[in-house]
Amino acid sequence: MSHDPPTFRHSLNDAKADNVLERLFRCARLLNDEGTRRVAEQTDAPVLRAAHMNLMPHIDLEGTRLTVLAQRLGVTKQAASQLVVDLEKIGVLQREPDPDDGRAKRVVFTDQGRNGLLEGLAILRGLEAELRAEIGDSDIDHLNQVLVKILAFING
Amino acid sequence: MSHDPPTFRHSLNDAKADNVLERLFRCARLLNDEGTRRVAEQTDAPVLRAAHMNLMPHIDLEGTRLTVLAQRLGVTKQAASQLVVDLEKIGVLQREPDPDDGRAKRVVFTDQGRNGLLEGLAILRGLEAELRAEIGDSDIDHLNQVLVKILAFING
DNA sequence: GAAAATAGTAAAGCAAGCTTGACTAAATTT
DNA sequence: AAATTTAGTCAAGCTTGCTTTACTATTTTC
Repeated sequence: MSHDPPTFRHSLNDAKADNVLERLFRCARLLNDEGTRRVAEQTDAPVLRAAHMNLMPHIDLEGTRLTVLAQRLGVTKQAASQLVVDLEKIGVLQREPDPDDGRAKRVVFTDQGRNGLLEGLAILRGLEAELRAEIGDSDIDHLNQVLVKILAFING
Repeated sequence: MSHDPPTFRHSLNDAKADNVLERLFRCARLLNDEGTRRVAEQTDAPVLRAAHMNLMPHIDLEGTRLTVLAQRLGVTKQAASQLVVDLEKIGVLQREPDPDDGRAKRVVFTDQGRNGLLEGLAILRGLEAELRAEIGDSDIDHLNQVLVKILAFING
């Protein structure tokens, strides 16, 4: 299994969260479900699983060494390598030699991979647009501001 | 692996989400991490993994049949059963005969299990209290209202 | 009351997502 | 230039979280 940490989306019955955090978790989960559903629907992107998706945000634009990826993911080089191999096979990533170090390689997005990612983000923005149309700009903007504050608190 | 659906928390670099949904996902994830960290710290609860946690919110107060649990989880009875066995072993759940059907059993929380869950929720409320102290009641209340609207939209 | 459906259990198997251990090649240290 | 460290690969093995197949014990249907 993926050794995921436990997730805390519990009231005694899931359906009606009754405090802010549960509601936040539930909301994020449902929107994420909807987003990934749409991505899966539009792009007939194949075998991308959670582990692969988790890898991608750790790849910098200039490319990132495998060892660094592994560190960022908190797994061994071998584990990270396997994911990169998968993504390489379907043309999302490629490895190129690191000009600064003959032992090392840089993992970078292919154009196709980057475009796929941007497409996914566009779908996400589409979902946001629907939300704005339904809920109203002012509420969404306010939500955004509060989230910024919360993130600042968590990181600070 | 756990066959988790992919998760969509991507900008090209994870650290700075730049739209509401990404921010929402990131926020939920970080708060969930912190919540589970605290739960793990306080209660020396043992081997509870994500699969077990996911099971719990589907158990009704009157008890729930295994088949129903399996349906709600979208897995086979055997898969659900294994989780229940685990939770039974550590005293969180128990099976009792279903009075209405001699074949069936009802999966219910033990007192210990229910208390543990309530304790977890209390920790979550503690985290919310900290957030309120830091961010301010009005923002958190507003956040809550917007989340309610969003959930209504998703479900409606 | 015999036949079919349903609730649950038991056991084996499989893929995902890791790990550990053993290795090569290039870089760094001494 | 020899010794050590570092970047990455290869292969085998483990646990988790499922599945499929096979079974027993009740209940429902006819």
